[in-house]
Amino acid sequence: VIATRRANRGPSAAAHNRAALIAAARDVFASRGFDAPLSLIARRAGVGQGSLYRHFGDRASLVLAVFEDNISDLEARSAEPSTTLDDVLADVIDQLTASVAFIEVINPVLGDQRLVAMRDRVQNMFARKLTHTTVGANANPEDLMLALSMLATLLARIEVDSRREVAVRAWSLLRRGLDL
Amino acid sequence: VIATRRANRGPSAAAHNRAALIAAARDVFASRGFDAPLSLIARRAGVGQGSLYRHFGDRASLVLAVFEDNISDLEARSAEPSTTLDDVLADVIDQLTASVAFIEVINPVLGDQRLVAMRDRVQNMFARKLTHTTVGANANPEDLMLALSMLATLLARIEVDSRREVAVRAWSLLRRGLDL
Amino acid sequence: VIATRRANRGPSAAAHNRAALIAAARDVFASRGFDAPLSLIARRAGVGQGSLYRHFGDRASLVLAVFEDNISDLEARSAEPSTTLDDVLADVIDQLTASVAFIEVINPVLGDQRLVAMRDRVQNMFARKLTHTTVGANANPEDLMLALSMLATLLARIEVDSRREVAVRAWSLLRRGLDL
Amino acid sequence: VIATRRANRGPSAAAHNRAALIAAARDVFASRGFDAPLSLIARRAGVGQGSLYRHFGDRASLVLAVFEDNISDLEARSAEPSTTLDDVLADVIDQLTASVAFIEVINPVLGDQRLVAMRDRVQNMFARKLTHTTVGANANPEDLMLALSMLATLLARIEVDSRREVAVRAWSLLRRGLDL
DNA sequence: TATGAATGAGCTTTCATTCAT
DNA sequence: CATGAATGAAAGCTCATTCAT
Repeated sequence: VIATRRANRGPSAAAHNRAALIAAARDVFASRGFDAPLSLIARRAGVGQGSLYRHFGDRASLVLAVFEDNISDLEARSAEPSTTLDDVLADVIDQLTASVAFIEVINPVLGDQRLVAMRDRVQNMFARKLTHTTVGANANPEDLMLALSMLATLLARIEVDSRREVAVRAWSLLRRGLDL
Repeated sequence: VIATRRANRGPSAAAHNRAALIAAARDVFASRGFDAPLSLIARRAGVGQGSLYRHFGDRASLVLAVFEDNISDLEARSAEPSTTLDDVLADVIDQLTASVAFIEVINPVLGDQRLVAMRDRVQNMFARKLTHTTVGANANPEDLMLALSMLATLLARIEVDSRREVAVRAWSLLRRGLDL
Repeated sequence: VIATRRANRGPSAAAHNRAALIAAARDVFASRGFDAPLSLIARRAGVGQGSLYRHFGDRASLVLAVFEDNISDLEARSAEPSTTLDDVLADVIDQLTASVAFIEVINPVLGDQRLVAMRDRVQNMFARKLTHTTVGANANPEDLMLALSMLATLLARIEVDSRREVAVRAWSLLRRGLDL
Repeated sequence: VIATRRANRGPSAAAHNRAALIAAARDVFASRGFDAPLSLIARRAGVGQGSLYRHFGDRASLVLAVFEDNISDLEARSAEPSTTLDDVLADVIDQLTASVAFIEVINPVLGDQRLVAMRDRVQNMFARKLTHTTVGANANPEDLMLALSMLATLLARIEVDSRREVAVRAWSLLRRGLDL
């Protein structure tokens, strides 16, 4: 059995590899969830196992890299006065629907501090928006995150194809409960 | 040195083994979740791995057997006129809190038809109860199951110790959303 | 690539496998030392990786199994009145020369309590023998074990072929130092 | 986002890099032992892996470079008439205690000829000193090296914290055996 | 029919060594 | 010449599933 060894494309491949890893991770996390095998991600990215570990020392680093941009975009959009709370929620729910691993950002289960920090960014974003919005007396950012956690864990359980539809139905229920 | 092998107690042991497996599975699913190793269940039951497979060809059959009794009890209690919808819900939520594997009954993800049928029994139970209860206009059994699914998936994600507390908080939110 | 899967020889192979694993471990530990890859031992024994782990849950269990008989023999022989301290020492040095992993028994570095207990058996064996032997004032079991540790670690470092010769030379030096 | 790559400082950096590698190797060998990852040494030195390989084609070359200075110092001090054999021994034992990798000099196990040559320098140093010292009839440089080898291998096996203490105890035993 | 051992695939992680730039 | 990323071969460990007895 002669397996042709992949050519060492040299350091210039670094940026490309990193991007490929993030792209692959995005796909794999989206479809298979946060616990997907890292080896699959490396394989999909067409990159050696070792390179994955070089770029991302652990699973959390990879999730972080995958979602960092999304979170920043979210914050930027949320900061604009014309953006309503509902707009922001819609964005977050889009994320949840697109990638079930996003749950790890909403409700981190690993102890990782960076993920917790990211979660806090999201919660704070909601907190700020809530102060500028007329909502029911019960509305608060903690319950909002709780509701999103439930939505996320549910979506993670079901087929990709039905996620959007279920998300709409579930969110309308949660929305009512949140007193928004 | 050869460890003495447990005696083959023959066919007469079948019923006993089956019961032991169910009991063990109940424990193991409760503590280690639905994905617990089957080998652990067999070991806990004091039964060979092969016997587990003979009695329960797959994981779903085991879940089914584990919860069959619980569902029957639930139905019986729900059928009594003195039992309110809230009583039934409290029972179900207790199940969810006690064993996160119960999610497979509320929201089956394995393709297994028997689990789907069981899910339908639960939903029908709620449907019957709802017709005899004064609730908001939006209340319906489908959303009720959806809400319980979300609660269940959330509970499955968190530490055992905090489940009860989170269940209370989350259910109060969901309840409001359900228009009960 | 079609790798013929090894036939499942069934439970009757258990005793044989266990013996094969111990034999393989004895060889591999002897030549490559205590840190030898367990996968190599499984391969040499012609046994699946999982079987190795079933029989011996960790490295220490394997070492223990490998040396248990040797230690018992040692003790038995030492208990006979006609056996001199020098006889016992010669036996132990033979072990050290034959298998460099024996160091883990003389001077356990893993925390494993069973190995520590085995070490104690050896030391006690020497302690008993020393009380019945006329030796110099400085002779004591602790230093004896220390000396054997040094001998063992040295032997572990050198080629198999020269072990016997070096053992003789080193022991004569240590012997003088021990005041025997 | 591309991490800025350290500038290639060109050939003029060669000497500096070499020195940094030796210093790093000294530290790393001392703390993590002779088998420490080379990548760690390069990182500590702030130097590329490739440069490490350019300067030191293999592990032996690195050990050689690390201890070259120490050996020279040792020889110089030993050559002074006022230095006793015990002084030299104390120096060597200090080395062994400080860096367990020094064993590769006392008792080279890699085939490397340069290490063997270095070993011979140490042995010759002792030989010369022995001729000017009044010692027991059995004292000879070969056994001296053997004793030091044993001490070194033992120290390499134990916790850093207990090395000094064990070294004292073991050396007193060996010293007696050496007839010094 | 029960038993429990056997099997190996699959995942994680670490490092020595190579090589494009 | 330096750089540091790329590569994949180990090695450890776990479990679902099969199968001889």
